[in-house]
Amino acid sequence: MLAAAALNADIAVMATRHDPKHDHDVPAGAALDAAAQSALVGAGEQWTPMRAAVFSALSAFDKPASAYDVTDAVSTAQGRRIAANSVYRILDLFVAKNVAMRVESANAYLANAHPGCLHDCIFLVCDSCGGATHVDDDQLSAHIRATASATGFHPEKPVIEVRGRCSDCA
Amino acid sequence: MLAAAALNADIAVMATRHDPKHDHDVPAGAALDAAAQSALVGAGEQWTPMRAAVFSALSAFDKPASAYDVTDAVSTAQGRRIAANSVYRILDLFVAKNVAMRVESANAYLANAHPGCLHDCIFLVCDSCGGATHVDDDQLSAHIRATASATGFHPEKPVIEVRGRCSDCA
DNA sequence: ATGACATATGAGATATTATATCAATTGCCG
DNA sequence: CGGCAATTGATATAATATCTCATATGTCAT
Repeated sequence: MLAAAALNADIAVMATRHDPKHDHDVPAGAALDAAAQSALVGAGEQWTPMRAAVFSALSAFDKPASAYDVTDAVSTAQGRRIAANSVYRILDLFVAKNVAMRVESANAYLANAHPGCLHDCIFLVCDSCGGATHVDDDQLSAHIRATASATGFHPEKPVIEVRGRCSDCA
Repeated sequence: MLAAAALNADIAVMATRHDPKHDHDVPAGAALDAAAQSALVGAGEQWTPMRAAVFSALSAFDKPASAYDVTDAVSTAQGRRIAANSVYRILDLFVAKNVAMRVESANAYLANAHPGCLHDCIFLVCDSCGGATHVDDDQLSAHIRATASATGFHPEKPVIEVRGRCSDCA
């Protein structure tokens, strides 16, 4: 089962969306793989067949996928059983290098459509279909960091997610 | 082990803190239990010995505690093994009734020091000591809800957490 | 090319977090 | 006190995540 897609997971095609000020072209398929590859290699990491397979499987999902969802997808694609821990390692690496993102409140992962650019991102997670919309609002995240800093806290990574219902499931 | 307190969990006394505009007295111990009880009863729920024990155990932690941490604490307090699922049920109820809060990025729970009042709360979670500071900023959370609504999404429950280092661990 | 070394992956076990099912008990209220 | 609803217990199992150590692969200097 798709993680977090607890309920009627049928009506779920939610494109990753960015705010209006922030519109470059959204690469998909091979182009997205290439973008991810160049981001990883640029960060001094290897782009191995396994990593390519994991990224490709992850980016084929149209909603956040659990590590085990990805494991199953890669296993199917390769015709052999892949170990979950390998997938976890790779997903962790992807998240660290900003090639994928983790939706904390869903224990799930999403491919990053813009591996190049760096934001504190906001996810709108639908409790009905399990889809997630990605929004950036640098002003908002700056405010959150500032609020945290004002207390003497040193913010590293804001987790900003909104649970609710998407417009299709409303 | 205390969940999410992966590292040096020694220096960890972080009082739950609220924003300056929002300072009533923070009940503790028996007074907090009573506040929780009246909140639950006010919501039409029972205040059973088991629920009292779970709340008491939860509020004794000075940092977010996992459901199993709470289970262990209650088990010790009662001198008998308590089932984890009972604790989960009660914690879920507490969260639903705003008597406790869940820190999503830590899979852990905190007693709510102000069961009466309702906010979209913000947690500052220290990756070093595992402590969490609770902050409210209604203006900020309103902004987040507005941002979500602007895309056609129907926000139910914002999850706003900041991972980083607290001032003690900096 | 090839060997050496660092990095990555596989295999398997295990830990941690969470839910499902159904029976037994307890609390509430007439 | 009896009956019913709500709660808790017991047990199993699912879902998520990490650890260890062996094997394999990629990189780079020769």
